[in-house]
Formats: sequence, C-alpha cells, structure tokens
Amino acid sequence: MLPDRSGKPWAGHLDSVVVNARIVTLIDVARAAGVSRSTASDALQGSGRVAEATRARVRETAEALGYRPNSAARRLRRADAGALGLYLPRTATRLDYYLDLAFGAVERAQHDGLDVVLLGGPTGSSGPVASRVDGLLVIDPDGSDPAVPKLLDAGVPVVTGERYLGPSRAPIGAVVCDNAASLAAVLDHLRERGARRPALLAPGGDSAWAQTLRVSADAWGTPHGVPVTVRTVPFAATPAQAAEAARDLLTAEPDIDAVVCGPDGAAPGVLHGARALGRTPGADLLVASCVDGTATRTGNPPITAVDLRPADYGQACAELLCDILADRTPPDTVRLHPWKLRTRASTQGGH
Amino acid sequence: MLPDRSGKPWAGHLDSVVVNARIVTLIDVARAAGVSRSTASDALQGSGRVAEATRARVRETAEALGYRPNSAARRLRRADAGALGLYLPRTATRLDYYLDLAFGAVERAQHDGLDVVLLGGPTGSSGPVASRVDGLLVIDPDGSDPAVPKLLDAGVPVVTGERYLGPSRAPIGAVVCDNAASLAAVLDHLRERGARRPALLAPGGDSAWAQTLRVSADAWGTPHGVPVTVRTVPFAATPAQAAEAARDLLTAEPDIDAVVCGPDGAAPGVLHGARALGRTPGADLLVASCVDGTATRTGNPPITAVDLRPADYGQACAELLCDILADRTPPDTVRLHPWKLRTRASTQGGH
DNA sequence: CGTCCGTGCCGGATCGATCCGGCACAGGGC
DNA sequence: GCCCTGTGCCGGATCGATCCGGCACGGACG
Repeated sequence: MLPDRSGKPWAGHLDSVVVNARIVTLIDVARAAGVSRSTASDALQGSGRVAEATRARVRETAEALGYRPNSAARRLRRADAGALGLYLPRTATRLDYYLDLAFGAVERAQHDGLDVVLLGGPTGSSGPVASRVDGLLVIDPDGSDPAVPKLLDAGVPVVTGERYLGPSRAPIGAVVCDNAASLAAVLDHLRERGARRPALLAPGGDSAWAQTLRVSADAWGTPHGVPVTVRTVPFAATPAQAAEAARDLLTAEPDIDAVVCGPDGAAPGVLHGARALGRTPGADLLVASCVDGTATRTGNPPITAVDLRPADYGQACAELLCDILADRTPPDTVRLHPWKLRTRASTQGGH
Repeated sequence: MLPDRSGKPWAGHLDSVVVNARIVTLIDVARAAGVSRSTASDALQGSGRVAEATRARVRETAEALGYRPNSAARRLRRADAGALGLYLPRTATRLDYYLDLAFGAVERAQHDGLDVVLLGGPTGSSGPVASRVDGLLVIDPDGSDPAVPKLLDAGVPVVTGERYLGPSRAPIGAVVCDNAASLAAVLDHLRERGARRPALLAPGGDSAWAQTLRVSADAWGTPHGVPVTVRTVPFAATPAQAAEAARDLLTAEPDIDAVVCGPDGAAPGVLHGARALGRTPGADLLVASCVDGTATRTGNPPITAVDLRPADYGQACAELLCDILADRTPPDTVRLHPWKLRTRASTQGGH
C-alpha cells in the first residue's frame, strides 16, 4: 500500500480550500510553469544555466502553488542529513546555561538551513546517529561519560564546547573559553576589593572546565604569594552540599575572606553556609562564581560572576561546525570564546 | 558531480580498518547474504513472508557488515520525517523546567525511534516545518505569540502542553495540568498552616497556565469566605520586579500573611521584598510558588511549591503525540498530568 | 555560406529503502 | 496424474529532488 499522502484532519488551511489536496512537488511546479523538472530545480536552486525570466516565472509559480521541497528526497540525493546533533551534559545544575546555549546553537544552525536534534542522555544511545545528522555538538564533554567516545566515533564531525580530555579520538574542532584567565580575573578582582585569603570551591568531575579551575588556582596563587585554598565539591553540587563545604572551609580556616565557587548553582549555598557562621557575604566575606546564571544574578546579595554568554557560545559552536562542514574552515580548528566579568554586590567589600 | 560518499577524516574506526570504505547499503547486505534486496528488506523489517532461517542469516550479515539503514531513503519512501518538533516559550524564566521537559520528551520520542528537533524562537520561522517533522510539541502556548498559530497551521499534528487559548485552529491533542486544583491545594495548605489573608502574585501573559491562576484565586476564595488579593506580575518577572510587587502588596495591605507566586523564579524576589519590610518568610509571612524549580528548592528558606514533574510532563506530551501519530489514540484526546505539592520550610508558620 | 561556440533547456539516471504483484516449487487431496 | 493451495523469494516500480551529458537554436566570424 502506498503511504497515505492525502488530506489528514490536521492538514493546513491551504488544503482545506482545495478538494482532494495533494502535496505539491517539483513536477507540479514544472508543469505549471511550462518547463521541465530539471529547469524548475535549477531555477529554484540558483544552479545551472537558466534565463532570468524563466527563473522568475518558476519562482512565482512555486510560490503560488505553495511548493515546499521534500527534505527527505533532497537529503537522499545530496547525501546529507540537514541537521546537527546537540549533546548536553545531563547534570542537575547549570540548566539555564545549557538551555540558552542550545537556543544559540539553533539560531546559528537555521542560518545554514540546518535543524538541531536534541540527543538523549547517556542512557539511550537511540541507535545510529550517523545518517541522521551531519555533525555533532558535544558540550562540556566529561572524560568519564561513556556516551562521549561513542559520539566522537559516530562517523560524523564533532565540535566540542570546551576541550575533550578523554582517551578517545579527538574532535574535529572546539570552541574553548580561557577558564584560567577568567578565574585569574575573579581572583584579581577579589584582591583589588581587599581579599587576602581567597578560597576556591572547585567543581569535581572530568570536564575540561572543572579540571582547569582546579589547576589554575595554584597557578594564580604562586606568583602573587597568596596560597589559594582549594576544596573540591561535586560538579552538580546541591546548595546543601555547597553550604556544608563552605562551613567546613570557613571553620577550618577562619581567616579566609573570599570564596569563589564553580557553577552558579552552588553560590546560594555558600551564602547560606557563611551566614550560618555569622559571616556577612559582600562585607566581611566576598563571594564570587565562575559561572553566571539565574542564581548569581538573583542572589541576595547578587553575586559577582563570570558571564560565559551561553547563547553566543552556542552560536559559536554551531558556527564552527557549519564552517567545517561547508569547508569554509579547515578541520582541527580551535576558536576562543570571550567571557566577561559581571561585578556585583557580593564582592563590594568595605566593612 | 556525485556527492562525496567516500572516506572522510572524521570517518569512524570501522572505516579506518578497511581501505576505500563505503557506506554499507541494503544491496551489499543482500548480496553478501545471497538474497535479493526485497528479501533483505523484509527480513530486517519483520514484514513480508521470509523463512526464519533466511531472516536470521540476513540479520547476521547486516550486523557483520555494520549495515545502517539510510534514514533519508527510508523517510522518502515511507513519507514520514522520523522526528518531532519541540517549541518552547522563549521566556527568561522557568528555564530548568523547560530543559527537564525537553529531555523527557526526547526520552519518550526515541522509544518510538523519533528524533526531537529543537525549534527556534519566534524570530526565525526557519522555513517550512512540515516535511521535516511528523508532529509538533508546543509547550505552554501563549495566545499572543505569533509563532504559535503558524505552528498549528503547519500541516502536521500538534500536541500542546497546557491548553491553547488563542484564536487559531485547535491542536490535535493536549496534555494539561489541573492548575485550578493545584492552586487550591496551595491555598488550602496555607490556610491549614494558619494563613488568613492570602495573596497571589499572578503571572501575566496569555498562556492557559497564567490565565487559570488568575481566575482560580477567586474561585477558591469565595466559598471559603476569604478574599484572595490578586496582583499581576509579568510572566517572566525578574526578581527585582517580584520584590517590588511584593513590597507594594504588603505595604498596601499589611495584614496579608501569605503570598503565592507564579513561576519559581519570582519566589526569591518575594522573599527579598518581604524582608525589606521587616517580615520573616516562613514565620509571619508564608510563601509558596505555583511552580517548583531550582529557585524554590534552593531558596532560603526552601519554598513550598507545586512540582509539575517536568520530565514526566515532557514524556507525556511526546507519548500522546506518538500515540496519535501511530493511531493508537484518536485525535482530540486530552490527557491530565498529575502534580504534587512539595511542602517546605517557607510555609512552616508557627510564630 | 559553413563552421564554431555559447546559451537555454531537457531527458534520463541516480540516491537507498520499501512495497506489491507474481513466479516457482512442494505437498496434499481427489 | 492433475489441480489447487500456500510458502518463500524476487523483480520492477516508486518516493521527489538533483545532476550530468547532451541537444537545439541563434549569432558571430572567417
């Protein structure tokens, strides 16, 4: 039996005015415009040799008939998928960051006529991804996530957001942030505001972002002659865990006068834990975060943070992948994404 | 020129061991198994009449050769798209809610072998969606969002999350929450905890959720003989706006002893605004939210809220759409999604 | 006037999987 | 021995857009 291509209850209004509505194909356009399929195709594509008058006529006919190219047919012929896959870490934190990033990627991808397919979590590999997407965006790949190597070996080009530090094949491109520099900027800012004994609640996990933060604290402290106390909390730390870590830290080393935490989600917990010990965030204890987000913007007090500009970041990742797919950029390109320090009341100091 | 289907630098490891690797098609499998294309197809599909021994042999050959069906070809022949579109409101709030929901939808869709395509915001319509997806999920459709009518008229079935109240064609299915009941449950809970003068910071906007909340406050208040003061704040209220609204409200009517706010993002603002007036959230002022989220879970104090269980909600939306597409469920089905009240310290009361 | 070349358009082949009608063969019933 | 039924497999057609080779026509030039 032929697949049902006729009218359905959900058919659009265009169909409801025409009896026995059918999908308009290129052949219909060609017939109506009095040309052949090839000419119609060339006219609409901009390819081939077509007289300007013919091209215009075909375009008008297509418009008038409501012609929509069948994407499956086009993809079959062109041997591409017309879509990018997007893999986000399935962590409980930084969610608004990832959603912003996703929409940024969608915006850039549709600029190149590509869809963005949201890939499932580590659980369901959901079958072969190769023939369904032209390339993959893998965001904040964690070295211990078993899904990442599979994606890197799926047979399509992969661009990562942040570097991939795992053992598998390297991605064909990456967009990275200079996390060492942004952490240094935060520590510089805290020093400027009077902090002498900063500490870092570093995120755990095997992502490049987390690893860089853990390593960079020392790299900043040594030349400044200021040891930075580093304590590791889970990547997706709950506020309760963050609060407990902050209490431990401030109890063990009471002269700590500034706390930098990793993801924005942990910041409210730090505020809470500090207050429980009688400290006043923003005054006798400066607080900052390495990631900006709802929690830092709306904190009480609002929390100084590094704005990674997630929507632009997502755009940049999609742009790099599109550029590589279209041969506008050579493989193995790495691009740098700029960040911005948002100074807020939590590092005001001055007590 | 033929599209390049040969080895590429990003080809997977399977290709790197074979010189001149090619994509394995059904014909290759058929030849290797000593049968015709049709038989190979039937054997792998489970359709047609095929001897069990043959079926097993074909399956093994396919596995051994690493055969992956070309999805474009399959979609062309079967006249389907193999994907669902997901349209999320591009609001600045409730982001984690929507991301959880999206992953829920992805999980359910891949159970039916479907991809989920993330649709862009109201700006870029990104061309015709009809031939790229088999159906659409439109979440929290706002009556004033111009993109929604376009999606409803795109020529594919649409399932909405929450009802669509706009003027356009109705969706073919919907998954709804009983928001009147959940608001009533919150108000009941507050009364039980001693509140006598509750107020609602209702969300603005034309979504069914927002409209229901605004209407339901009166519906609860009248039989209880307790007027519920309703003040409308923007749907995507910033904490600052929420704080200001709370201050206004509590200044104008100082005997208000409980505030219910709409989205979770507004709750911290309410806490802040109340404290600025010398009130103590959780003690002499109860606070609750109609949506659970990071902000309510991690608030200080943690805020009682209605958990809409977004991941399950996304699954339910995808499931309804899949069921309708597969004719397992008749069109125009509406399903009810259960919610749960999370009681937390912000409504402890007892001062 | 004959040849050459460039423009404009067209026909057929192609991508890969699916589906339907039909053929061949074996076995059973009369 | 003949017909009839049913199983197992196959060939061709099909989905719709794209792409390449090639044909026809008209102007230019020697």
